[in-house]
Amino acid sequence: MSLAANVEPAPGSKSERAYDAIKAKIADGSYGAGYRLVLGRIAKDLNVSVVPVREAIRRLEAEGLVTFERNIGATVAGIDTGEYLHTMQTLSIVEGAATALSAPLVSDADIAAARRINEQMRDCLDHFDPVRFTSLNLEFHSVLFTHCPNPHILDLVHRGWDRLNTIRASTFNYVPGRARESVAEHEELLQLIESDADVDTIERAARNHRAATLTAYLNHAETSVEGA
Amino acid sequence: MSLAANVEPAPGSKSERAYDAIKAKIADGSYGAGYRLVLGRIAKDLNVSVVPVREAIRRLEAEGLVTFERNIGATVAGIDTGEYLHTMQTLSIVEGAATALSAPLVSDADIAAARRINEQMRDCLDHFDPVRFTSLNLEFHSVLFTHCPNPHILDLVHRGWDRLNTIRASTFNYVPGRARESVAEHEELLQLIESDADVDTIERAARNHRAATLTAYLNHAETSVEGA
DNA sequence: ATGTATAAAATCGTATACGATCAGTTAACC
DNA sequence: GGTTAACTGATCGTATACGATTTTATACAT
Repeated sequence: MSLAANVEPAPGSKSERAYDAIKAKIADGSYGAGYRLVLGRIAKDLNVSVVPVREAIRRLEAEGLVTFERNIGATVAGIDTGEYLHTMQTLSIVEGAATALSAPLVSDADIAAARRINEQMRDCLDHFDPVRFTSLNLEFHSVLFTHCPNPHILDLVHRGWDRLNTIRASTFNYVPGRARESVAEHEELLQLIESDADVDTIERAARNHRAATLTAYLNHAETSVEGA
Repeated sequence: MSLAANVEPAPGSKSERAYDAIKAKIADGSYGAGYRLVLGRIAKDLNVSVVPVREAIRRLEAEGLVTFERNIGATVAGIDTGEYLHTMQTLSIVEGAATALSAPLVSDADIAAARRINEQMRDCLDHFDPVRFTSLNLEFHSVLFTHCPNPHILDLVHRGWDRLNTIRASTFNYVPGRARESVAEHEELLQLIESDADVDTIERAARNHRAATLTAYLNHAETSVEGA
């Protein structure tokens, strides 16, 4: 056993670090839509060579966060309202399926935990803490996901959340008016699962829950931001 | 304009060629489950350096076709019955959604084309041509997909088909008993779309269509192959 | 014989280097 | 003056090289 273990937090590979760093910059808006990702430049910024940076960018391309052209390079993909709609719609479908598949495996303890999280979310409404609210929202749904017996669907859900968090932070804003309804719908969803409702009902409820969030965002975007 | 253009069929990047080559070998069984993908060896086989091979393998890892461990290497992922079930179930969900979303945009000409393809599939039953049948099957569904307004969902469907074709070819076999039912269900699906049935009905029909195929495969596997 | 420590081989991860390709610019030509 | 051709700079794509890490083989002690 090495004595010097864990002095580095979690270096991982340099490709991994590059991937995280670039994605973070896309998420926080440092690299906005259309930003040109130049291998050499990023490599210098991160003090690594171009090889791991290239690998990171190819991964981001596969996730649709950047567009890539041979011998041209990568640019941060622009996220317009339509793109946002497509992402949310996709997430609503896979999330609905994941929730329905998980429902039979959710225990009473899980329900209790989810309900506790939802109460904390309710608190966030009073103290106006949208950051914590968003974080708790993921936690809440995660409780319902973790028992999904299909790893592929679970993976799609995670990718969807990740993508949402990345693109939303750089373009869309929090919609306070929607949050209270969301908490209420969470409670309805828990009651459905508690009462062993059939999977179709649960799937529809979960899907509509997200679809309603989508609609709220779109209405908000239309009346305030107008475009990307 | 260059006179020497197109002497190479479609070189693309070497990473691309490596990716295609490795995936083909996984699909045809040359690289069976558990096969160790050694960078240097593959690079030598393909007459390229290790860098593009590494990139190809990382892409395959992202698609779940190989498992990868730091400083260890990549091995072809084993596909057991459960894995196959998960892939098919995921495909049934995204395909159902894609079909439902596309339905309102499918024209009479599309219906006619699909029906023509389905007739050819019926012919394949008589002449016993499973290879062509499988190919036509993809064509049939593609007609229903192409109008899907959500590119993300469409992408998931394509990935699902691709994955299915890759893993099934190397482990699972054609199930003749199922084919005739499949053709009949295609006709039912077309009639639903023709009659402008509501999207939920279409989604359910499309999903069940695939689920039935899944069940048939599993029964077949249980009674004949017994495991992977 | 078994377990452990050391040495060797194999393989991965990344830095560096260089050729290939493309966009933008300048110069030549009509 | 407008069009085309060659040039330049920037950037990507990949080969090669080397260090880091893991696995395997070997020797030794118990």
